[in-house]
Amino acid sequence: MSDPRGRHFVKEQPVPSDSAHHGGSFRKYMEDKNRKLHEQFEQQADLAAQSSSSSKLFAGVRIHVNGLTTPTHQELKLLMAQHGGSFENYYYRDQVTHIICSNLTDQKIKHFHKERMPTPIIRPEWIVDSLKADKLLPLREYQLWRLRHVQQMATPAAASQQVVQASEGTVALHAEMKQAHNAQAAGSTAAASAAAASRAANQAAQEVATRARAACDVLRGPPMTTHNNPEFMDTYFRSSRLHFIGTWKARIEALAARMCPEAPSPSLAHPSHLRIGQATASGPASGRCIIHLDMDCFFASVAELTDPALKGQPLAVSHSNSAQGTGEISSANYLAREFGICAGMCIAEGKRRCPNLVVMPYLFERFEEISEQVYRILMQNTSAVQPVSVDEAYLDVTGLGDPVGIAEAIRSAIQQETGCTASAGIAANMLLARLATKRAKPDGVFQLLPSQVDAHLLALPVAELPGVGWALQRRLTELEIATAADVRKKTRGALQRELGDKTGQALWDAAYGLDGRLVEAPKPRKSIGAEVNWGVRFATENDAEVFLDGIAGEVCKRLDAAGVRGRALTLKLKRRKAGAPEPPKFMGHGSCDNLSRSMTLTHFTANPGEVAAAARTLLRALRVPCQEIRGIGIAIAKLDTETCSSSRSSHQQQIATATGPSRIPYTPIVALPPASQLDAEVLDALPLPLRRELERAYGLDAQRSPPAKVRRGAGRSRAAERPAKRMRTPPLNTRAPAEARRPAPTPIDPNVLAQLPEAMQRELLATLPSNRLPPSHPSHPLTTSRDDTTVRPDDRAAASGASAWAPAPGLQETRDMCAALHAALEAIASTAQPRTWRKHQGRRSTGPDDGGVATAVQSSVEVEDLGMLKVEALCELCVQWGQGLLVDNLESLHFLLRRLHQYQRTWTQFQAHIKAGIDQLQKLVQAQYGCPVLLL
DNA sequence: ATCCTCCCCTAC
DNA sequence: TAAGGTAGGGGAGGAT
Ligand SMILES: Nc1ccn([C@H]2C[C@H](O)[C@@H](COP(=O)(O)OP(=O)(O)OP(=O)(O)O)O2)c(=O)n1
Ligand SMILES: [Mg+2]
Ligand SMILES: [Mg+2]
Repeated sequence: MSDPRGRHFVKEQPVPSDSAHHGGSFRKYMEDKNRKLHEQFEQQADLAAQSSSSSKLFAGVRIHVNGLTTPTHQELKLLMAQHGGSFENYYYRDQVTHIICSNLTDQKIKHFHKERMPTPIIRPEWIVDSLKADKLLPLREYQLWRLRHVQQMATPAAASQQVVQASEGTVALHAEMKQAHNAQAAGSTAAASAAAASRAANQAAQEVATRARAACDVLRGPPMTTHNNPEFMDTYFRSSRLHFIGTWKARIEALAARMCPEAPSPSLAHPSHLRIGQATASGPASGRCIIHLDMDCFFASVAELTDPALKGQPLAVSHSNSAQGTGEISSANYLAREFGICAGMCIAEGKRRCPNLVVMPYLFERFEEISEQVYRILMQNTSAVQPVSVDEAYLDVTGLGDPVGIAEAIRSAIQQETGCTASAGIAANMLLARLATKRAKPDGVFQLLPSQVDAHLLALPVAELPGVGWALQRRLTELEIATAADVRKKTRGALQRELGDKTGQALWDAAYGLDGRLVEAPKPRKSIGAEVNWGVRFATENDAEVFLDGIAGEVCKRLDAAGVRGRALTLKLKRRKAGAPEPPKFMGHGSCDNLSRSMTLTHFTANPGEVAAAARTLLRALRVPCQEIRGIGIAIAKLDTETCSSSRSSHQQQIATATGPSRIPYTPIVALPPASQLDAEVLDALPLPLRRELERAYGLDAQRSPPAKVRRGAGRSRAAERPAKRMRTPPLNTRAPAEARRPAPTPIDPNVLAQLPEAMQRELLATLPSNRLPPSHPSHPLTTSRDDTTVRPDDRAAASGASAWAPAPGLQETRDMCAALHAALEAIASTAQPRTWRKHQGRRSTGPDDGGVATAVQSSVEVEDLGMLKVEALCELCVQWGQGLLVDNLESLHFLLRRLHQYQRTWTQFQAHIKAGIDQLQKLVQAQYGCPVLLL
């Protein structure tokens, strides 16, 4: 029952059989339990059906009730049964449409809403009121919480205190607010006048905020940004707070370079120790003195500086100020937090909790300036500064004197120079310092002395430990691990078995307060990327590709700025989950599957044309209908992190001249050595990783193939979105009609065809699309797949009929063609075992029916030669096939070439012939696209 | 064993 | 209206 993996299966309707060996018992338990519950439900439904009050009002609604509610759990269940809805006793996030809940503790919030697409948490009144109104009322008024990025409470005590009686609605909130504002007011008249003053002060603050937002609006152009607006990406990034904090590190690097080198350095306690990652008491990280410093409610504090009228008001930073807005709150000041407001909450919820909330816009320049000031101060105090984020850093002050004194001096300087407060945690390692900062906030210092460490840790909920987010917390809950003390009850090995090697180790270390990391300057980035997952709605494939080009340009700009190039490219895509509705969050991505595909290029690049072209290839390979795309991005890795100051300028030119989409071939990896010039033996001698990498570089999706297994750690199977089975030894086509056998005049060289054994002819003809059959040839209905294992289960375009992305014409046929070729080669190889291999180097099947074939026939007395002749003929067929694909179906062409290449290596005795075919095709590709397809 | 890809998770 | 980015760590499972 306690198997944590079991939960991964509860939402998978068809459970693959191979999952039975793990998680089985838990799953079975859940299934039984739920079956019972549903039987119970059915009975109630039957009862309800007999009563007069039944309806279908809640059809499609599936609720899960959490905690005590009015009406009760049981009553709600009955109401659901009576009115067409359904009820889950357990929370399955894929199935439950509404969580019903009256009281929200932060623990609950955390429990439910570290999800990617949270299920709305609704007060039970929604059900009652909807029934009264006899229609489903909008959730908005009843929503408790709907967002991610939940702020953790500073201490366990605070967490348990922080209970919001949400069902009392704004009445309770007004009461709280009064309490906060009029704490000292004693008599009733005094209270009344204090309340009036408070209202006036808030009014003034609201006006200031309104002006600030208006000033900020100047930035936004009148065209409401959506796709096809070429400005969209830039506008979006300029407005995105996550972009701002996400790109901040790249910006600070430059700052660090031009900053004061004359700072005291911490003493090296154990300079001889060079081991890293050792969490032992004697490691290099032991005996250190670390300060972790973090600005208090950073964005909110900075915004608050704008005007003195904002002081003392509950304030949040967000784009939206509407009482029904779905915009997220980025940061809330500590006064606002008293109302339960925190980062990640949507503005509507914030306003509901605190109607007087003052909402300030993002002041990115100010954030940046103040961050820079703060870092200046930090770097004057110690040379060992490790930036964490725009408002946060670690300092190593070992041997530099009283750490509390240093921390206070820094805090005081920050306060003085910026007007914002910071808090600092002090401890012997980074982990503990960070935990101490939480205790210190707001505007304080907290030193976690070694003697206090255990006491501090033991009661700490695991979610407070860095690295424990929503997912891990859930897994731990299932292991009945709630606190660090619980973690300590497990052995390290047990945790590693349950959670993985590193994760288990890290959790175990954290529970004991161990952390071997050293305060270090940031290392150069290992990847550089850009993505947009908001406002992404495409009407045409071309729109998507044009937008992707824009992202490619952006990524290259960043590569350039970093002075690096890269040779691995990953395309990231968000695809709307099947059936997912338009999300409540305006222009949000809603519920999505995340897909990615990567390729390794042969050379380093920061060229927008190349990046865009490769990205387009991957986009096509992912085969997501453009209407389903909700987010898209490119990341470049395998960075060239050396000199590379050369060739930078030439690149600038290329940005300017990067052409429109239609001019970019889909696989324009230029400057590749043509495969025809490569010596196969040399290539065979290449290190396998390199060879494989090169192969993959052009490997399209077609032959990749995870098995249809459910991944242990993943919520769902990847097999659901990709072909189920690898076509290794392809099945022979056994359904060719007898007539297909007849050789006939055909676009395919009939002489070549005639050379083939009858069975082979049948195979090949059966796989030809009708337009390649001889004119008189009856068309074959079987060119579509009969091999179920190669049918893409996610060919949603085909399945749903919403088909802008119909399956690439000819890909399946090309697969079948290769399958037949494979079978033929295998057959030939088995009958014609070459004893003494005679090279046919000079021979090329350059023309449809040149003398080569006849000559070969004449002179062929040896078995091998006969085999070679057949192979030659097959290769010729392949070239013709490839020609047909050349113009309009590069993906299939790639597939073909890759296969040919693969066969060339599989049957070295056919190498020369197959290579000749490949060369011929490559020449044609070269002629049309300026570069060959990369093989190998 | 070790690498690689395609994820997921976490933090700000 | 609203701007759900970015980078690294790590795990599973296949390929080599
Ligand atoms: N979900 C989040 C978390 C943070 N931020 C931004 C706004 C914050 O001001 C800044 C710093 O993040 P912190 O986690 O340090 O949060 P605060 O500084 O706002 O509050 P605290 O006093 O708890 O540090 O990053 C954000 O936009 N969205
Ligand atoms: Mg902060
Ligand atoms: Mg911070």
